[in-house]
Amino acid sequence: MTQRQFPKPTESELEILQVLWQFGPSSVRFVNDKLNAIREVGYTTTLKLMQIMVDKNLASRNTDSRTHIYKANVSEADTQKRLLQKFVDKTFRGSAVKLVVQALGNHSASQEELDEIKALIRKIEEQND
Amino acid sequence: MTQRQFPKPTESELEILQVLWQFGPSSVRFVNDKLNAIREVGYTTTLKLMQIMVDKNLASRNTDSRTHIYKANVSEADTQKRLLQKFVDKTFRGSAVKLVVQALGNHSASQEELDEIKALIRKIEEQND
DNA sequence: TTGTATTTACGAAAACATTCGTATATAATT
DNA sequence: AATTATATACGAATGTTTTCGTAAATACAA
Repeated sequence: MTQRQFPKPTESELEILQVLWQFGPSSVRFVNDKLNAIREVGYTTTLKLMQIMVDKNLASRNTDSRTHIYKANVSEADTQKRLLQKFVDKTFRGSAVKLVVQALGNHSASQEELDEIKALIRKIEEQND
Repeated sequence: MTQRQFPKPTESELEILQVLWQFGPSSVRFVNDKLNAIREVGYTTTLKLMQIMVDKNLASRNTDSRTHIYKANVSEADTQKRLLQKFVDKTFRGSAVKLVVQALGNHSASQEELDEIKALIRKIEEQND
């Protein structure tokens, strides 16, 4: 059930999706404030981007009150999956394992996280039998 | 020793870097042929991009002979590391483990690859002690 | 009511990335 | 030497993404 009806979000659109995923349906003001906690963005810039996202069907909005409330139309997991696929292809020539090795090597993982990965590997190995 | 003097390559530039990494210093003709094995690109388009890459210091070239030979100025591993860092931040809100889980879940890994990852995890666990 | 603040709508500029046509130079072929 | 093939240089067109100014509408406050 891959979502091919949704285009790939641009970088800025992804930033906005992160806010919508993390905090749920939000106003432009709220999203813009969150973005500005990280980097400076003008209010109308954020507004415009969110309107474009509605055009593209990446988001939808409730216009009942004057302050429109936007929500993501794409799920975080599905989007991550799609972007990851492309990223692996472009950057690691399709080798997901090379990416995993890089990721584990660079970032310090806690024991709990390592355990999580080990459990996942066991599960995959069972399936392979 | 992170390479901050090099800008982030664009998608097209990354495609070219892949060729230079995989086959070593190459002519525009060679790179263009490799790209065309995947998708149609005009010769002068590739030429222009490679000239831009020299401008940006992503590559350099030997102009001794008429056919210039280009080589990457950035290493594959360093570039992958930098792009991965950014990708994890933008797409997985910094959680490398979430990315690893997604990557292992989506792509089928062979037993050898799983063993490689397990070995890496053991190494990390040793360091953690 | 009158002014002030906040919001959306819209278009266009600015910034960035990609593509390619054309001119010119150099090498190879006949 | 003349023709053909191949290379670089360069600018400009095209496409995409991001940014923002301005106007109009709506709510709020004095």
